Amino acid sequence: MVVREERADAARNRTRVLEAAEELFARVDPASVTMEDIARAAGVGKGTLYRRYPNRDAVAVALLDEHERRLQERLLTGRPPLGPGAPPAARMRAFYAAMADLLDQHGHLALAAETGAKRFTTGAYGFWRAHVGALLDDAGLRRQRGALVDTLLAPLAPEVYQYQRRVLGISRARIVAALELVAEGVFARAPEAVKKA
Amino acid sequence: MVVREERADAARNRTRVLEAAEELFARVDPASVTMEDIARAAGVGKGTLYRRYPNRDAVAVALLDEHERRLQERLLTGRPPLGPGAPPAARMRAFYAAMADLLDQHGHLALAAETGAKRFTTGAYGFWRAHVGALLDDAGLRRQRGALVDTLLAPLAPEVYQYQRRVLGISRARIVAALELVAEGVFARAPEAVKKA
DNA sequence: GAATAAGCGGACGCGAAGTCCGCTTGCTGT
DNA sequence: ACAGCAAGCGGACTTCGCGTCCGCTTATTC
Repeated sequence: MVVREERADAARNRTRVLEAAEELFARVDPASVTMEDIARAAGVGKGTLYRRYPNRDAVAVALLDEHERRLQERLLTGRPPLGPGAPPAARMRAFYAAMADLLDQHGHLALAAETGAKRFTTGAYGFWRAHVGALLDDAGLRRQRGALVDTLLAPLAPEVYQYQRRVLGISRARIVAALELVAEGVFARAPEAVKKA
Repeated sequence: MVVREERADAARNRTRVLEAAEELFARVDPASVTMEDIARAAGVGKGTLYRRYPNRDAVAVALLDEHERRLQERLLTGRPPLGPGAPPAARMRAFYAAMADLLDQHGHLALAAETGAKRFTTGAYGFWRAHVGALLDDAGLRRQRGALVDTLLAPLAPEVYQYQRRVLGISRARIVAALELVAEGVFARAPEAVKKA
């Protein structure tokens, strides 16, 4: 074959690294995990680890990617209210709930991959941005579309969600309820949201 | 005197450090500034710097503190709509506008002091939390008070604001307009906001 | 102007990042 | 089967920032 496949030992090491990293991020503070930690836990050398992943964030992104893709799929082609078909306000509420699920289940990965300003460059932020922007358009909320998108996405920052859950001890349900209240409030101000159908 | 005053050389070095740090944070990427950089720029040794500030964040916090205190004063005893007297929705809008001012003028310090999860422990987050909580109480929005506070504060994270301003190029006015739209939307859902006067 | 201790500052140890290169090993063609 | 090859491996090494430690300096007091 012209295009070389991945060598067997390389594939074995890839899964070793990902499994070890997933376990590490879940067990200890994700921010304190070093590349050496991951290499040691995976039983590979540092050079091997760096060959595929330039830094710790990239490892976490690789792990998170799969889960984020699945949600993206549901947003694009899934059933309402998450997928197309429902009114924008309802879709926004469903999106918030789904993101809260993601953060609940994979918060340790999100903290390792998308903390601080990295959130905007790394990972799926662009996709979430486009999705919420489209919902605002559907609702006729053109006026502050640009800034409003990021404002609505801000509470989904991993550190905000984890602070509410872990430090303040607020339940997932209550956080979602607060997010939905914001969604309702904003989308209720749409001039002609009812014009839809 | 029993209580020793600060020695003259110590006072001199304190101002040297603060002035040099302010200039550094403004000129280069705040995240890349090291303690050695600050010490060198201030013309003092590392030991001297560490004597007063345990890390880079503490230096930025010291610089930011003064500005934040001034805003806190205005929130507590200033004139409406920022201070007491105006309806909670109006006060919330004024608070958003004032925080946007703060982030516009001292964003470089905020980025150095309150990035990521540090935002919740360092600095004035507790104060902002109490203030917004009180506004929600005034508006009769008791239901999701706990989670709603952090949700409403999330878009004021320094990295979010800077992303909107610098990367997306959105004007301060447009960001404030989006924030105000959120404030209006949420406070309009108050069951008995009118009961106030 | 001597005594005192607060303050100074740079050398140093530590640990993580990231690179480099000689060795190993899986794969291919004969 | 096995020889040749390059993809892949891994750990030693360099660099860099953090934070500490301790002998020296100097402001202050009497």
